[in-house]
Amino acid sequence: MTPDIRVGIFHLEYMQAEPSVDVSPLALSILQLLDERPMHPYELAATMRDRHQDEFIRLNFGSLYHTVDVLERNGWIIPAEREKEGNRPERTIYRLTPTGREVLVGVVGDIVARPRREFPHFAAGLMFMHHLDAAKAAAHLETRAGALGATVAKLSRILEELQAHGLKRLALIELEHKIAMLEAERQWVLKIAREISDGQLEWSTGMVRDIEGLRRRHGSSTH
Amino acid sequence: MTPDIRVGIFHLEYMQAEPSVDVSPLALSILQLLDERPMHPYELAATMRDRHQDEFIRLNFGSLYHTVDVLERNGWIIPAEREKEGNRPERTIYRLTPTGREVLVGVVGDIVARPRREFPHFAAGLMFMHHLDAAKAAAHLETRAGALGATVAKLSRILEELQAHGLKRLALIELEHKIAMLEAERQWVLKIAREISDGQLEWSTGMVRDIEGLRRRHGSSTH
DNA sequence: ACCCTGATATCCGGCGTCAAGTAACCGCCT
DNA sequence: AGGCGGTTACTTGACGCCGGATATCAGGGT
Repeated sequence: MTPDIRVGIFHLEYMQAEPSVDVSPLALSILQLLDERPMHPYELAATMRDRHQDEFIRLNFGSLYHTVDVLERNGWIIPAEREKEGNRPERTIYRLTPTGREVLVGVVGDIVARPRREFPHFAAGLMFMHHLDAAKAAAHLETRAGALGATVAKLSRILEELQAHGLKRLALIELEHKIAMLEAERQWVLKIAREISDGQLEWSTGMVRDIEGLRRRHGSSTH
Repeated sequence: MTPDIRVGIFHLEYMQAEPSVDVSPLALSILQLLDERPMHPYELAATMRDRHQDEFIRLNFGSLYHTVDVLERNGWIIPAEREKEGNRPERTIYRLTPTGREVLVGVVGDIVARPRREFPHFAAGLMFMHHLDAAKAAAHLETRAGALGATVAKLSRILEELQAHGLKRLALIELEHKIAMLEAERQWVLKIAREISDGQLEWSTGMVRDIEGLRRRHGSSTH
């Protein structure tokens, strides 16, 4: 639908009416860091860790180096320098290209603006919760609520600490978000646990599904 | 840490103090369906679609067949029958083994009880939001809130409809959950958008980060 | 002299995604 | 009745990404 041109390995987005982003968070982070200053991959990883970014972005060396490659192939970044220190492996320092910078901003906007379909494990778990008996289910939910609570507490502590260190709210917004979402889930879980315990949520192990009145595919891909 | 035994390709969990689940939602769903009755892979897929499970579980044929293979290798399921109809490809009907059933229940419990680390794209987006200017950011957030609202509306309609069809709450709990989470995010996004618009969330494009007072690795893997 | 940790990169196997490929079936048109 | 276009049944294969493990060297500590 969106017209785009392929020039060799380059894949230029042209007239991006639909940004059609398919840039992984990791890639985004790389772009972002290289926008600050040129670095070599290992340094990227180290920096991400220092800034706690790996709390929100899946990071490991395998995919890091791979992603860097891909970004280079796309022309978003280019090797600026290769240096060798002692007998260590030679390292390549990359820097952002102008195109890369555009992509960065575009992608950020897009990710923020449009929700994408995610598939959290918990949803799947819920879907099959009726395989447990009511008591167990309630207990498990309470366990979860506890874990959630612990994480919330911990992240809140970190948040305060960082604020005390002078970090601006804008720099910590993703932490705020995570805390809020975790807390929301916790509330919900707790509510359901209660409803199970006091019998308000009617339980029936086994086949609860199948009333064949569910037509399929009303067209649009939800969210 | 958890002692477990490997017998050939089998990997038995032994004294599962730490269930250490690594069963994908898709696998779970397969187990679940085969617990109802034996089926062949394509039928599994069809059933999942009929029940709207693919709204919560990533489903495509490639991984379906692969996952079935793996489950068979693990001994959770076994081929019960192979049949050929006309000139169609021969199909293999699988059924659940007793071990498989145990795994199913165990895994469900585990998934429900312990939160796992997820990496939603949006968090990453937020982390780099300062690359946008304030007005754009606010606008994008409002767009997102709109989309979220639409999805919530749509899912709510579906929920009511299914309830009207006589489905029990327990059978629809994952829908309830999704709606609640979406709504929570929507609220949060809206709040932040407002705070940006009225200047309450102080904006400063570019380097907001780096106060080198963030120590690394306090040990435990958060959530 | 030894060991542990950090720096730096690569490799390999598994899992997921996409899309192709073949057959049967259904309906309609003529 | 014949034929042909579309949808459904059913599986396989190629390929790319991801994550974990591993190799190598440097340097500091005991």
